[in-house]
Amino acid sequence: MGKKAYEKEGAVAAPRRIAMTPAARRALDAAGRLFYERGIHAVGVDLIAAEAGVTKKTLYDRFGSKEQIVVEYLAERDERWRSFLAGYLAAAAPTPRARVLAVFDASRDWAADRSEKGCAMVNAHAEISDAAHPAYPIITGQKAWMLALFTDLAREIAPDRAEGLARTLVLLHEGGLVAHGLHVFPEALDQARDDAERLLAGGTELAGSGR
Amino acid sequence: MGKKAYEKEGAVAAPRRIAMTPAARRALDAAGRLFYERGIHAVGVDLIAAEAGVTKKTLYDRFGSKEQIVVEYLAERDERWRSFLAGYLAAAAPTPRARVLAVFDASRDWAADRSEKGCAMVNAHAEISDAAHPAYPIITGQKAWMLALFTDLAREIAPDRAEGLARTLVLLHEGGLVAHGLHVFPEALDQARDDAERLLAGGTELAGSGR
DNA sequence: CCAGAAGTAAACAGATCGGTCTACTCTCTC
DNA sequence: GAGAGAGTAGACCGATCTGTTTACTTCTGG
Repeated sequence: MGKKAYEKEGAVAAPRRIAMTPAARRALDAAGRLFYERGIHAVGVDLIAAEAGVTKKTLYDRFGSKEQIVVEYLAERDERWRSFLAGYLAAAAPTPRARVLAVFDASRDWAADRSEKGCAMVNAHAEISDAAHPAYPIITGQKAWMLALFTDLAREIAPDRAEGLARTLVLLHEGGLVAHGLHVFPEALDQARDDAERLLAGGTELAGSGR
Repeated sequence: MGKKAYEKEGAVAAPRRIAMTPAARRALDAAGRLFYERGIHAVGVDLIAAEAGVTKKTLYDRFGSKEQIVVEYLAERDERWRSFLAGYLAAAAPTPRARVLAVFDASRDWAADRSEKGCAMVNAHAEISDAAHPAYPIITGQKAWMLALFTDLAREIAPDRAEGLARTLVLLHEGGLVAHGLHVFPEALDQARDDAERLLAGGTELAGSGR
């Protein structure tokens, strides 16, 4: 059996296409914040430059196009999430159940201060129609990777029904992110974590203690 | 006790602000399709006019602004979803369990040919940052209404843990829509429905038969 | 028969979009 | 000390954006 998904190396394709000079760093930070908060199409390159304290020429010298800034934004966010998650997985008890719950813990903490508007990949997908867009594989890649991660963990818990278990975990996880981002109810990711815990406990009823 | 959420009258505020002349109808249909497929900010009024076979003057005579077209698009989609869902609820066996599953059935059928890119409200939310935007209450209103619907049904199933049960159902439902829209795995809403079924069956393990 | 509503066709306006370009400065490093 | 790389400042380009306007047509109800 090969490596686990979460042990494999990070994101999609090339590690870093852009020379991250200080100005490029500030620009990408500003772009990321603006893209996430206001949406990709709603943010112009002039605004990014102004917010970053950088000229448009520098922007285009470093990134070449707005599309490339978008790609870097999503690729970097993807990398950071995987790295953030890896820390939680490493710190968790070495049982598959604890590791599954560590994913939900990571999401809760990540969402609390970096994902107030829901999943950046889901939100970007809403604005990117063309499957040929260079950012597309980053978006779908992260979701596929999360499913693979849950599947690996589920296989250690119940090999005979790993796929179904993993898919249920994906539903709870994505549902938690949406409910969090749209403020459907408070602490949605705690709810998702508790549901996952009851799910893994098995036998007992799933939605036991009304949170 | 008052009426059930799904028995209450439809959407938010005024029933219809716009005189739906034939040209306005074509325009709103075209706008809805384009907004959903390509994103709101990516679609200009010239494109809407061209696709609808309508002049820009007519667009502005009827709707007054692009923002208002967006509002009408979301309000109408919300109304149609609630009406679509009401049909499934009316056709379902009069037990709360059957009604919950009817919601997932409705979502599966709705998503199959009208929601290939996920929930329109979630996608619109990704593009609308300002909570003061007139479309905002439509988006959050639909999510709150769905939670209320699940809560009403959950109360008939298990009054002592209705809130937790309803929230779990929301997670599965929203998760199913996201997984469907991003093609995380096939037939995500069937998975969500089956998970809901196992959840309502209680006692047994949730992710039993790996779908 | 005619008034008004609904529509077409197309030019127009000002702002903003993504992107380019020139000219100059600063700071390293060989 | 010369050249290269990274940066600022800001003008500029054509395209596109939302929105407006003028002039004319077509249909319908009293």
